[in-house]
Amino acid sequence: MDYSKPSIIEKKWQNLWHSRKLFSASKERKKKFYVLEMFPYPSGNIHMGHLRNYTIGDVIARFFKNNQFNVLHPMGWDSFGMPAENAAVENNLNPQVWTEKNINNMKKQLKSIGLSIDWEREISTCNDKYYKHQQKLFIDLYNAGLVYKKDSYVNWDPVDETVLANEQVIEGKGWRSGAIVEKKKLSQWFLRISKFSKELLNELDKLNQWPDKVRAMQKNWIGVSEGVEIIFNISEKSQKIKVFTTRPETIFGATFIALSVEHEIGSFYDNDSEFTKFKNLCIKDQEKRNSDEKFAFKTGLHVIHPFSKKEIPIFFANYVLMDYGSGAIFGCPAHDRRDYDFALKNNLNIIKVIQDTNSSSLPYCEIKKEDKIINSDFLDNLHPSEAKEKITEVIHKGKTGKKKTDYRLRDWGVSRQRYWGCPIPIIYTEDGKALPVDEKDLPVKLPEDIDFNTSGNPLSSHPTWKSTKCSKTGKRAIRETDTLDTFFDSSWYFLRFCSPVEESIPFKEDDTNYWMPVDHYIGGVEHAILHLLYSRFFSRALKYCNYNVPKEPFKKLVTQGMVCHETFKTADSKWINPNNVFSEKDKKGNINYYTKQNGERTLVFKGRSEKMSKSKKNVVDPDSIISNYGADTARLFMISDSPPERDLEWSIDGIKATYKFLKKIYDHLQKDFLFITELEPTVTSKIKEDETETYNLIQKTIMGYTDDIRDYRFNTAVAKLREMANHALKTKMSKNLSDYCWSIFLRLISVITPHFSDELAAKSGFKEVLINLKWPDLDSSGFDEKIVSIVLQVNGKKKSLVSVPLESSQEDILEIIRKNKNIPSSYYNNSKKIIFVKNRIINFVV
RNA sequence: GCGAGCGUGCUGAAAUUGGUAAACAGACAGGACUUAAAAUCCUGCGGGUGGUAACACCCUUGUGGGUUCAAGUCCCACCGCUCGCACCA
Repeated sequence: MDYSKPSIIEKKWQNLWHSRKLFSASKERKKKFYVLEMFPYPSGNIHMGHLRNYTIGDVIARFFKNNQFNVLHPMGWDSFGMPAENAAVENNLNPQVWTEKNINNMKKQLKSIGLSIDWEREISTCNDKYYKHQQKLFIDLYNAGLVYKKDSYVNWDPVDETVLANEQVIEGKGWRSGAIVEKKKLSQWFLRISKFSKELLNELDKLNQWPDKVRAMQKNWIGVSEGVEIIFNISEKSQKIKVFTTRPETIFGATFIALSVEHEIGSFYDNDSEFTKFKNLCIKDQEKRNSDEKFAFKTGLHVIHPFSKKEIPIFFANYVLMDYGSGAIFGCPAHDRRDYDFALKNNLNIIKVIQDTNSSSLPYCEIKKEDKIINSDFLDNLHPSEAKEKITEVIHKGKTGKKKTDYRLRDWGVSRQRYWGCPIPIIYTEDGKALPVDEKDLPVKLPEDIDFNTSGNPLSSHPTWKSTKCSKTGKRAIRETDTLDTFFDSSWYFLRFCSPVEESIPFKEDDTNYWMPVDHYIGGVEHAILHLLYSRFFSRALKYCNYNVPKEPFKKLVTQGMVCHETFKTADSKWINPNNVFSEKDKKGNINYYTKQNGERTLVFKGRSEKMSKSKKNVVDPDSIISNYGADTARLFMISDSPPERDLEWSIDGIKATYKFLKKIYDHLQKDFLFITELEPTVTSKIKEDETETYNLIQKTIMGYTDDIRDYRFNTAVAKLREMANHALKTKMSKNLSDYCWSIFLRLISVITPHFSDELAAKSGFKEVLINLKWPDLDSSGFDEKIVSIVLQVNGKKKSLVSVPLESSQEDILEIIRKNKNIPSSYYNNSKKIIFVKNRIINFVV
């Protein structure tokens, strides 16, 4: 069979691997290796991003398997979520049916890539065999005090009567109804992620195999600030106001107090229609967040400054957020941009307390070395940083406040008013008490007969599902109709893969002890915060509930870049599919692009390369590439063009060239070949002696390729392999050497092009599939007596190359140089100094 | 505004700890084969100067400085691009 229809060959091998269960994993004495790619949402079809993601993971999985690790490489489906429900509404399809159909199709597509996946461990989060355990975990978290219910503002669509996610609010309107979205206060379930803020932040340092970028993003997200909480007494009332600040040294510059409209002091104004109006205005304003305008509501109340003892006014202000600090600030307009704007607008006092040397204009928000505190009583003349220390101490001693560390990270709201999600296992008794569902009653299953034509959450509109009984009292009770955020589903799925069919418990300690943590985790950088932070939290939370799991679930993280493709637009800014664009050179040699519309030529313009997306009309379907060129071509191209973490530029020319490369080698090896699986030592020593150069090149390639693959430098790994292949194709070799060389080639490249390699290996006498073979041994003995060419420099500039035995000393090399008549003596005769680096350079400074 | 990253041929890119810049590819150009095209194979491919030539020499990693025998790599300043966060007190 020739290589014109690779997909036929590929199908054959996929079936064979599958029937021999080559990828099924079980606990063994061998060292384990758990490689995982982020599991997909079953949207219907895989896209290029998936292809790239899973190819990267598969290369690593196969590489470690060849290197004698016990590899776990599972796959599953993140199968709850909105698109299924939208499909239900739009096309009148049952979400379950829609999802299953998509899973079947995508599974078929994934199989056609030839991934080394243990499909016996497949899980799907919308399956009650999965979410039954998830409900148990929820209850564990609940009992441990890590779950609570509180009122919170959500995006509310008043027409559809449903909560919308932020991304479903387009220009302030509901994406489906077009109604203006309101902020509505709803009672919602929360996970106490903030309990772990400090740990989650500090232990980022331990994740030394994560990209710095992701760690930095998480650090910013958790957002620590060290400061002081100061207590102010209200003159007119008995209440106190707590204020958090990171700049306590500016306390003497405080000229007002600003509160969030949600602050408890607001309860004094519940019956004040002006205040209600103002509050709504602020909430609207915070929805949009597109202006810096400052609004004020004067309370008429005052606080007493703890040091100057002067009265300062209290305001409500739109720019103070309730969920950071204590929802109250002291305004220091001289040294804070926002307070300054607010003070100007409301004609408030501005007191400068930091003297900067350049006497620049206010607000002055920096801290420079030369700065001094002024107008601040006992802090005068101190440097701001000294003043900060002193005032913190004074506040602490005087009991007017305390040192405090605040985090930006907020608790995780997990309630969704949706049908297609995991039901929250809670019931409400008649007196309104929330109780967890009894474990023996799990799973709380979703009802199948559901009507999507009602407004609001279909689950709560269901006629009977809600009503249940309390298992303890037997009295009537109502089920929670909120379902869980799908990020909850993905926060522990990697644990379930360790015990995928276990019925009684979520996962077995034996299994997780052996397989966890995930050694390499591969996915898109878009999950840098949410999914990865939630998973890190979840592991800690489970540990807190006495599950024996590691705190950090992912040892090494690899974030792959996007798959990009060229884009074209017409003069009136319509996107045009690159497939429909033709190019032409004009007389000046410029390239013009045009497309054909209604038989007429229309000029189009090349834009920059962008992430493949339907809206930009630049997507390429992996299925068509695989069926035309083969999975191996697609895999090799995906791997070899750019390093994994960088964006990949899709190019059909690249695909064609990759296919050509494989075909060339396929045809070459087809002609005349008989491989040897293992070289006899006598044969090895003979080719080593007779054909040293090629033999050593092969060894060098094994070494370089192995290191490169291990470190995810796939592009340079492939370059090294191509160098060896090009050399082999144009060099006359003995039969033994040629067999050896190509057998090494096939085995090395098999992690990238497994079908191609197995096909050729089988044809030439390999008895075993390559995945079951040991990675090729390296014979570096030949490197020892090698001649190296070192660089001869004069004043650091390269002049020529000199061949010398490896490890030659400076004296030996000088001797060689002097004898060489092609090297002018002017290079070294007047040298003042010689810099010598063994095996690298010799540099004469003249 | 804060944080992070990046800038190398026409393009994707490569370059251990500072030590031969452009490996390996793509596009393009020329040639061979062919009636022709495709496929395949060969050659060239950062810029400049000198030479008929083989070749020699000089310049070149966003810009400008610096450290060093030696800088794509380290340091300082600037310009440009990308990403994340953002009224976070």
